Amino acid sequence: MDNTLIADAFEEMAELLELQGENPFRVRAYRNGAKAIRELDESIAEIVADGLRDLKDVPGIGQTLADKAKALVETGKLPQLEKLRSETPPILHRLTRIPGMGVKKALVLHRELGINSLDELRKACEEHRVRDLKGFGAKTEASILAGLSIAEAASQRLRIDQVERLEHRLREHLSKLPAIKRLEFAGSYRRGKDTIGDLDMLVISDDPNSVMDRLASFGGLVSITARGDTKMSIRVDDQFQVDLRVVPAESFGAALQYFTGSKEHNVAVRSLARKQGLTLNEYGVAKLETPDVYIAGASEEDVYGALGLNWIAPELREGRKEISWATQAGGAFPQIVEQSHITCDLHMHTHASDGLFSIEEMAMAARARGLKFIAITDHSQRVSMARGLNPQRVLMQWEEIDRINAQATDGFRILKGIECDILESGPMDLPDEVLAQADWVLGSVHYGQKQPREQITQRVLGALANPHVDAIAHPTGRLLGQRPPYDIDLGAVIDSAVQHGKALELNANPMRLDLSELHLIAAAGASVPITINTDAHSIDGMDVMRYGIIQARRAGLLREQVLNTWSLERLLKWTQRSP
DNA sequence: GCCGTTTTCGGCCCGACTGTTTTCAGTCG
Repeated sequence: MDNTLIADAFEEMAELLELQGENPFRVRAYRNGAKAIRELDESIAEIVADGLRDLKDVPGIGQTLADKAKALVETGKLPQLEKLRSETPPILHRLTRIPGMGVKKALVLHRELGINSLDELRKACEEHRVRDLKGFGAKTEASILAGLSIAEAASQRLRIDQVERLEHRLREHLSKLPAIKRLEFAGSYRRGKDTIGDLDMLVISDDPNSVMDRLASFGGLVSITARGDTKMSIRVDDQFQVDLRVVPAESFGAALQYFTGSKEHNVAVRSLARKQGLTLNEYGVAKLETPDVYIAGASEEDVYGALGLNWIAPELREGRKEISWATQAGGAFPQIVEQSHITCDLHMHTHASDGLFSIEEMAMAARARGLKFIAITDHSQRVSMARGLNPQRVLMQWEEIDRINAQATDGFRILKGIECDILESGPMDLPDEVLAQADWVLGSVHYGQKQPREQITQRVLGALANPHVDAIAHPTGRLLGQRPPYDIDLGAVIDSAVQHGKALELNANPMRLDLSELHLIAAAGASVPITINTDAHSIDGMDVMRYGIIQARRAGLLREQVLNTWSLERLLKWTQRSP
């Protein structure tokens, strides 16, 4: 039983308890426990098996959760969870997904009107049976009807690159209003999540009304769902929600901190404030005895500083280890990887396979982006649709690379690479004697993605055991919003990468961003080097590196752990794998 | 349900907005 399964069970307990209207703090305890276990870098099963260790030593796990985790490890079952499942009508969860509908209202609808499906709810609204319930009214009834349509039309979360385009449109529209002194985007978008549920905007202005009027005239606006003195919510194309908050300059840092989140980070920061006799809200930091007198708030640095913390990069604000990192005396914050550390891009295609440009054109583009070296990694022959290279063509390409390198006068180096398929039956798509001549070999699964877990895992383990393979590209194959990851045992892949001294890729393409953040945490915890690559098929394709960096930062990857920050000499030495 | 450099009991982050209410509950972030 791995940690994920235990965490999932606790998460579901939290969800079901919440739907039963349980004490919110009890719900949160299960949620915190789930998060603690999901992000723990050692195995719960091993701690249970070790007679000298105690699960209660894991922060967030007390006696009850320790017992339940132990039961899960030893029996694979959690009777309380099964009981809760049987007691909780599935409709409650669906009802709470309607905007404006929480657990309390959902429970009333189910208990008083016997609502068991969204169709029944629509009918009840249309027959005006909802407005007579206590706490409901005609407006609530109408907003539920509207919410039902939104829930049906709402697209799922947007990818970070899609939200980036929306940001640019909003910026363009709002920047024309002089009353706006400053505009920042916050929320999970600023934290750099791979997908985003809604977009938060923060504005400094003395004239909130004119800002809201301006937003109301945004071309992509579909509806205004709320508008108060300082806050406004709209929906844009595909019912995606955008929230606006207008604040005075002296509160901007506190508001930005608050609206950047995450919720877990904010809870942790505010708890810390309480322990120091302080209180923090979106207007600033104040002493508990004089809550109206703010001692910090204009900048995020001031806010964190008032609590004795270093400023924390938004990508790290997930309620993991960032608070303890920021508490370290003397500013000993670990050096998280950043774009300026990147020396190379080790996954890209040319027009020899399915890319659009030549080797030289890709190399020039990489130079222009400040890189010191790249690897050309076209597809191997199995990927016939992309005109994958057979042994003869790949050897010719490598001769060409040798010629280009020989002519280079600026020290820029092109590595002879290949994105070699791991065939459905297991072996690599090119013979060992060919792979042996490469500087850099990526192993990739493109076919047989629906194979059972055991089979697909064994294919990748086989590739990692091949002495010529250096890294596994996009190790789970997911395409965000389009294709789920293959069913692969990433834990086994990570163990094998450790055993054979191999790397795993974080593919920077915003469609992929694979490894996921939690997989990255697990891999880095096991000391597997991560290689962040663009998988560029064109010159513009190289610009996606930043998404990969953001995701790596979210996982707290240090400069050292990212192979693309290394020098050419160090990388080549590493690929030799000599002791 | 968790947790303790005030506490082993009684807290647990905090505020805006809406709608249904005449002072507040529910929802959201």
